[in-house]
Amino acid sequence: MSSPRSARNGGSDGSSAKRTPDAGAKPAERGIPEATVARLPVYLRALTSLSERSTATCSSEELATAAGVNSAKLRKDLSYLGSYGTRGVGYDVEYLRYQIAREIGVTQDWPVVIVGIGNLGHALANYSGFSSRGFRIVALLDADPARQGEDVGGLGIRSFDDLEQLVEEQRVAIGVIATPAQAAQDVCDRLVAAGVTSILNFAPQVLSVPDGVDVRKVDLSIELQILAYHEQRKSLAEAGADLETIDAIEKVI
Amino acid sequence: MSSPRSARNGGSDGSSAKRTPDAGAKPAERGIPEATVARLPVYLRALTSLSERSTATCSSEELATAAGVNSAKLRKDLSYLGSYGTRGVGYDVEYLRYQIAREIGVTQDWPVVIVGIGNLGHALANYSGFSSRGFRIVALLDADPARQGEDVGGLGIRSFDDLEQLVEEQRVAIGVIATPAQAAQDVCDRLVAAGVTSILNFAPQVLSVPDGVDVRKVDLSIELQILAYHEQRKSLAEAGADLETIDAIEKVI
DNA sequence: TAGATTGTTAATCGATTAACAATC
DNA sequence: TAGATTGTTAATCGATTAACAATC
Repeated sequence: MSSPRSARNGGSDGSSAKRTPDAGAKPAERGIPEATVARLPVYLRALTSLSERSTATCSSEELATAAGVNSAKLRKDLSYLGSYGTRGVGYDVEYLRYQIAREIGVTQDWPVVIVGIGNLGHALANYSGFSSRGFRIVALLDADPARQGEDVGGLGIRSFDDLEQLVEEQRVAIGVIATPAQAAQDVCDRLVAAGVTSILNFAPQVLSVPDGVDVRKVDLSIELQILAYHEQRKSLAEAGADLETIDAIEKVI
Repeated sequence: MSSPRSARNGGSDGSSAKRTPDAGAKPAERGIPEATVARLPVYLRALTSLSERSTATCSSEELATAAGVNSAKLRKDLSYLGSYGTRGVGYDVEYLRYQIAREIGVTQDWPVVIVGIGNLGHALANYSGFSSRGFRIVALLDADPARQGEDVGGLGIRSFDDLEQLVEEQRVAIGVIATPAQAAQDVCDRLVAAGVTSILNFAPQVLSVPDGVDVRKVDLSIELQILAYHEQRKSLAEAGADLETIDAIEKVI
């Protein structure tokens, strides 16, 4: 019973990257920790930003600050990739940027389909950050015939029935679901059947997928609820109240 | 130097909820683990869904399946809130739903402002999931005068300069940033200065905030890059290749 | 009572962090 | 060489999980 949230996240590989003791500069490694994988794109963005400001070199401290983490964590993370820095000097921005991009897999271009072109789908289709970061939207699909044909960000909305052909012809591996919750599992099943093996899900719906398919979810109202939890704590604390007492009282009401 | 990603996430409270041994039914506790807090909204949604299907009672196994986690984790998570189940029977759906909603803080209504009404801001403003889950959008703000006055989902877009007055009058604690990256830190600073203490950031920009302010970020291209990393692994594995060899070769190129 | 299911324990696993030896 | 900074170690902390005693 693999967690539908992410088959691959759930069944983490383990094996904390034992480095071969001989390889002087670039030891091969397997299984970068999930927490590290999730931060690599943040480092990549920080390096791109440094690069745009024509910074040739940076220390782990500088890069860590730009990425919003502490430097120990940054160095530990980078150590899973190899030894790309120079002691006493720091990191070459361009070189490290390329190495991280290669490790993530965004030196190549990933074709992506977006399913469900409502308000959110429109926003996603118009998002410029895709193309600059290794992704290319190859199609916008919607089940509603009334929407089909409409042009969004230079692409025409097509029928969801074009999915299978598209996935095969364009070798699409990544699908984005921006449909209403009720439609999400069906769409997901079709995507998986067509050969898509990575799904980014914006629908407020738990998806179940077979092993080997990765799902990540982005859920607006969950994020807000997490903030609300902490916010509630803050208000209570600010009121100078004994949290445990208030909580105990509320529970009885 | 607190992590800008989330002051409160970063400096986790610790103290793993020691329960008072006497309290028979509803022991007070402090410091629900962050990982648990992040799952409570998922359980809440699953319970709402069960409730809508008129299910009166459910076991931890059923609820766990609906939420996409395993039942051991679910029971452990719920144990931080109290003892709301009945051994041999399961959980009362309505009762548990209320308890979780109360714990998260969404039995009250949280006023929210959205700043930056571009494509994404439009989508957020039209998102119906807010109101049904304890949040109420009280204002849409944009710095561009050309956008001001436009009606989006029943609310007029107002000037960003209205922020301070709004926050005070409506007691806004939560702000959503949907501006371009370059504007995000300035907007964030204004929000914080105005009194907002929780921020949901959609801009691809690391925000720095003072202690006591929570930031959560939603980053589309980061999510896609995480999927790409795993996808790359899958393609290589499918090719039947020795991953370590390929990686070693690529690194030399 | 017998069967079912919770709440809790304890073992394990993964992530974070500070400190520092290695080395430029 | 002296100063700076990386890459790694080891300790600590937090999260997950299976198993089972408690108890309905």
